Amino acid sequence: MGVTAAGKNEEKPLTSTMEDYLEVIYDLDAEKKVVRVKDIASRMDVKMPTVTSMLRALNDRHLVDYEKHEYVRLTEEGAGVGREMRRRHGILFRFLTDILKIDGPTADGEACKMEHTLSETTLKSLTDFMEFIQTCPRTGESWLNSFEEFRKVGLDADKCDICSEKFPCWLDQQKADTVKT
Amino acid sequence: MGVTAAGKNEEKPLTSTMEDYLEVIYDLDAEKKVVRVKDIASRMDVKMPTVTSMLRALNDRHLVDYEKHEYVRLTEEGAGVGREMRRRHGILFRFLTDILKIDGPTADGEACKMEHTLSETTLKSLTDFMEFIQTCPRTGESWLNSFEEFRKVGLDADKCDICSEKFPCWLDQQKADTVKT
DNA sequence: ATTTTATATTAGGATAATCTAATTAAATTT
DNA sequence: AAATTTAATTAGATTATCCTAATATAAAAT
Repeated sequence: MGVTAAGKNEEKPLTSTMEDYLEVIYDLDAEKKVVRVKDIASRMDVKMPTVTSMLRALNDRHLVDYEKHEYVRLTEEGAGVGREMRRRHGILFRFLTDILKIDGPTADGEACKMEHTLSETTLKSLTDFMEFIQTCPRTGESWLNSFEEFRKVGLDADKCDICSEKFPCWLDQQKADTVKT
Repeated sequence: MGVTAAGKNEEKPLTSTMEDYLEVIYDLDAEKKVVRVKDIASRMDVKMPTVTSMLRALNDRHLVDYEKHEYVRLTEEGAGVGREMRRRHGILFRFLTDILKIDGPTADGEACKMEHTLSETTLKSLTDFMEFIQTCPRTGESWLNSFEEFRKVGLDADKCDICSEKFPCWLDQQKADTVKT
């Protein structure tokens, strides 16, 4: 007791909206020379007054240094949050595009929403899974490509180039099994 | 003009909180004889007055039939939403547990959050992907099990039972390539 | 150095979802 | 049937996020 929420930082968890703003600011900071209210507003798809009040809130929590009419700068902590959101976004985006073969813009939108809700555990699992697919000799690029084919026509082992070329031995065994059954 | 939002149903999209309530009510309806405020509150982890006001809102939108002090019943439309949420939840839960090997309770929580944010497109893609893994001769159960091993020790082709047993021909070729490079 | 334009801030409200405390209604017990 | 317990509702606030309209400041153009 007493330690819980004295004068320290991060008393309450950030809202996901706040995380969104920090991510956007983090991105703008990397892209542009200065970060301005107008640009945050357009990225977040909100009006400028909304940004102003959010900046005040973020300033109170020491996530940005903000004084009115001056450019916005992230604090160490704020930048940390922004970077973390970027990282998560990246993982999810790659999963959606590289694995699930979702188109870029759609994937970007979905990643935005998921990046707040997924736990570190799940994210780690997803990362491992992607690495596994890329590392395991049974899958990798070729297998992933055949997924696209699968989505169009359904899986037909006889027509699966990759399988019949690279795994003739096993495929033959499969066929035998199928016939037996 | 005029057609847009006259006296018809679904003028505004439902909030994800509303979707959550409908899903919970849908579940309770299937589990219990009657659906009561108290149970909704406990499932949603909110207090009863919150439920009461939400029920009023859902009633106004014709998603539930609700009159005070009476049991709650879903309308056709409300049940549809609940069922849809269940369906999404199921897909995501299976992905998290069967594929990513996340533990049940965690998976359940994550699925709850994701079910609102993912588009139908992504969900479809995910379903296809799961089917692909289960159908493709190169993956399936055994491959999925080896993912768990991979998560613990990293991938070591020499130690990968499944690979070395079922794909000796190709694995050997891989090794040769590796040596060459 | 004025004027104009672009950018940002205040002021004041709205909505969605939640809470606590107090009250009422329904169900159960005695 | 009266008393008690459980369940549900009202009343009244709070927090987070957003808005519009009006105003102020800063930057650019004349």
